[in-house]
Amino acid sequence: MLPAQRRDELLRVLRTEGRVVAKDFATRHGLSEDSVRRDLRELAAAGLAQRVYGGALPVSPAVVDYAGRRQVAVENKDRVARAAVELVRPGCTAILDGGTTALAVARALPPDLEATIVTHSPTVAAALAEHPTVEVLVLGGRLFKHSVVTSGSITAEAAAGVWADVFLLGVTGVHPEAGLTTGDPEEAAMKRTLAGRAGDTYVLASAEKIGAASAFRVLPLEHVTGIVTDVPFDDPAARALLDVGAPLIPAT
Amino acid sequence: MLPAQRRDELLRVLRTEGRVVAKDFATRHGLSEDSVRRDLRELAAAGLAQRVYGGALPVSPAVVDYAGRRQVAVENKDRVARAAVELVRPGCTAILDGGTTALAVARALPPDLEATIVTHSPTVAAALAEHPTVEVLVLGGRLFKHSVVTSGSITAEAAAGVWADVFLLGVTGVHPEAGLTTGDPEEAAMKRTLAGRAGDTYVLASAEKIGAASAFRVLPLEHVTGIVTDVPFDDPAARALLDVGAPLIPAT
DNA sequence: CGTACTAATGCCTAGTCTTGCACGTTCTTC
DNA sequence: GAAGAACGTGCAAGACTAGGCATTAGTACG
Repeated sequence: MLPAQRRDELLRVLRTEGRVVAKDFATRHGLSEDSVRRDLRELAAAGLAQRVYGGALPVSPAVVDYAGRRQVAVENKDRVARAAVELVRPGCTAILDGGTTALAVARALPPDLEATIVTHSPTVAAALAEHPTVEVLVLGGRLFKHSVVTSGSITAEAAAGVWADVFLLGVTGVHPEAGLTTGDPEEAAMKRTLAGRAGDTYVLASAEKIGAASAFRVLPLEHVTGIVTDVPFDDPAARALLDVGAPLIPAT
Repeated sequence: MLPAQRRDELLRVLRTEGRVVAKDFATRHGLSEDSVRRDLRELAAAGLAQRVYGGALPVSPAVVDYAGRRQVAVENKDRVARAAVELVRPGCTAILDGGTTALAVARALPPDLEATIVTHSPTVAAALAEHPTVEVLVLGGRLFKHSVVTSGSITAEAAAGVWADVFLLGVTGVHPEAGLTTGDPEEAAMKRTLAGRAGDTYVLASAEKIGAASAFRVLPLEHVTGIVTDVPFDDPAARALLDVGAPLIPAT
């Protein structure tokens, strides 16, 4: 078996079975354990696998599985998060919304990024405490239990003292007619306030949000600078959005 | 099953089921209880799980039901926390400091307690999101990475608008001469500010803090209403404190 | 066709990681 | 307060690993 072929096979097994046991793989394919281990080492060095004692695991297997959400959606959110990280330029000030996608963005920020992040989410703030070079400003106020963010007049007042370059906004629906929506009126108002405190507003919308709509409008599509999403552009819902001029940004 | 995979699986179960019972997990996956226990120990050491008698719980109590939490082994901080919970009367307003002991208090609050909790710790705020009947006010401001609390002028300003019945204060040292101390001057100032916003100030001090002193004074002992601690009263350090009139409160 | 070169491989060794077991201790329960 | 379950620790056996080294296979070039 060719070396390259062997590595492809390793990656395939890794994807389909979620793991590779060096010894078993060698036995099953009539290879020496040495070769398999060498391959695994190289795949790990290339960032394509995670080397562990006894074999290898996919790069980020269950680790991304946050709070027991559906794995699929989580992977989507991760993809969106990785793309959204690019929007936070070094030296800039960004407002980060609450929610799992925004949390994923916080975690995905480069460890050496020097920037100022403003957030009304205690969870996001706690996650950002891990980033030594990021300056974090927490917007205080009444804690809104459902989505674990502060909101209301105190928070709005605190936000009034802030001007940011970008706002990364999480919503529950992005719809061609309804625009950006979320499930709670107070939450919607808070997000609207934050959008007013930044130059550019980018929406974080994993595929399942595209074409969906909730009860309360946050903003019309025209007020948005970009919508970061991992939905394929030939998806009907995506097409409908593109038709009304929504600025979709693909998350590879 | 690979060791690394086993740990991932443990974390996954922890997140989805809210707990892991060592014996069951071992039986279900055909593993020795020893390995499972060892893994749990390591996960706990890494801060990814909370070790309890019989198994483990998630670090954040998000999915843990109250019944499951009763099994939690009573460690020092928990003992102090359980005693401190009594200080938060129904209907009152309490300021909760940052730190692990304060976090333990937040988690130990009765699920049906109706009270208002003010905090400058995002971590504590996130934990309190689980308490439907507790009104939570987050003090915003610059995030102080080391101890994961907000502090500084913005936070002080937000605190100025608050008046609470009690302040539960965490420190790193309670010393007969030095008084209450902590390792950072800004942190000390913040705690002092908060103490000025409440009628009574209670200190949360697990045994190892008693008799210890750090570089920066928060308050002299005279300004304190009570010091909740699990140290035995016949301990020399405790005696020294009692001798200077410190109001020690025993945590059973 | 032969030579020189590189890549790939298998084997060996020293060292690390994991595991199951034994033992004494701690915690829970009745 | 006694029995039993769960615990942590120490230890030795075995599995796994990285790196070195010699051999082989494959390739480029004269």
